Amino acid sequence: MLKKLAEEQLERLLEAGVEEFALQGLAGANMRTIAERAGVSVGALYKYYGDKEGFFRACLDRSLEALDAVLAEVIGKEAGFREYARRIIRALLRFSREHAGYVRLYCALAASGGKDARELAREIEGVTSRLYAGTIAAGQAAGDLRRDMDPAMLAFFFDNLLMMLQFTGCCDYYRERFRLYCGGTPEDQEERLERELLKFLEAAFTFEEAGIIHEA
Amino acid sequence: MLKKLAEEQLERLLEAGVEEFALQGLAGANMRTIAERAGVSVGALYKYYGDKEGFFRACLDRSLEALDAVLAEVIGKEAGFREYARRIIRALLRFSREHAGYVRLYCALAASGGKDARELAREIEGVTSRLYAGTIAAGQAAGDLRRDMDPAMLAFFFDNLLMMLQFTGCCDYYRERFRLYCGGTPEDQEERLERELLKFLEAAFTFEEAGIIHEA
DNA sequence: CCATCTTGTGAACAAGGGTTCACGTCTTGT
DNA sequence: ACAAGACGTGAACCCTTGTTCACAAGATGG
Repeated sequence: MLKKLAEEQLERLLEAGVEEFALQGLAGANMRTIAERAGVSVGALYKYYGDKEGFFRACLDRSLEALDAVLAEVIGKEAGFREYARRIIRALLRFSREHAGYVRLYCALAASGGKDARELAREIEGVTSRLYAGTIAAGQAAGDLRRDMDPAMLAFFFDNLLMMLQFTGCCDYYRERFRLYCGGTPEDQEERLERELLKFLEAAFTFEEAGIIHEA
Repeated sequence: MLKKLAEEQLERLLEAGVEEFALQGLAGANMRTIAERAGVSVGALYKYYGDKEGFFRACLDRSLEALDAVLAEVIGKEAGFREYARRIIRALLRFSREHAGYVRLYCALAASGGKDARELAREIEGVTSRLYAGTIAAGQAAGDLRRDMDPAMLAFFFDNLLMMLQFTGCCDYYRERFRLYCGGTPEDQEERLERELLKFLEAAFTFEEAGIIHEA
């Protein structure tokens, strides 16, 4: 059996694929380049994944698994909003550091149009949207969070900031943009970024017309 | 002179180019399709713009001009932060409505990597970053805005939310995402979106440890 | 150790698309 | 109205790239 050898080369194929698709897009990615970078022949690549589309799907699935794994370690544990937000921010920062290629792929896909993009949105955001909206609604009920805003909207803005946080860590455009606004690279400023984002979020979430509800 | 005829067809070329590049990316865009959609021969397209790269650059410049025009009508007029934010949000919502193709192109470019993306970031965000940071610092000095946060970071998060606002209006993935979080389309919910975002921003910007600074 | 089967290889094939250029058509100047 | 020039046209060229397949190399079973 050559399977033993192929096992780790399949890893490398997916890794190379994620990087290539993220950098060049689905149309721009080159199957020969991917195979070469993984040290595998194009023939083998096609044997395992059928065609470009199928291989792309495999790369995507791999990325989604990694994201799920990160989210899984955050959800479940009960905590106040502030602690909860801090955990998510930390987890996403780590994800950006360890799986930059996945985030770049995610960013590229979100930018592409068509029905595929919409389906992808349902697949990825469906989970988090319910998760966030539920947690926020609970926080409102408990009196930790402001009640004068729609929990759906709060969740939406929350995720907006988190998406941008991810892109900021991994994608060239967003990294340069961070440098323009704040100076330095996102890596070097990770602590500052986490601290200030938390302050920003706390204010946005606990403010109320009548006064501040400072959490327990 | 055929120039008279070509003049309005050049418009259509750029328009078609923006749409195609935004939808398919630089690599995926098809020059034949663009020419056809504009009712012009490929030959003419190449006569005017040299090659794909040059034509792409022209499409991009056209988009940037449109963005500058929108920003120009917002800056200059002095106003408190709340009024200022409202103006920008309104302007960007209108921009999204009228120039969806430009926003999609912008989104696609931001997702692409490499040196081009970094240069683009400096070109686009350089202006707004100074603009926002300056306005916010002034607001802090005047006592309208919280002083316990770095104005650069405040400006950064502000722009993060505005970028996402734009994408939400124009790009398939982000539109679907909005639907998941909030229900309905961004167009139908424009008022709600504007109102809630303003509330969110106001809280995030005017909160302070010691209490709320309610603007004059 | 040989026959057979499984799996990997990369040259070759075919389609797609960026780019060119010989030609036709329209404008201009006289 | 005609010659000269400018401009638009789109078929053809050629390179890139997704995909296949005849062959080679290694594994398996006896």
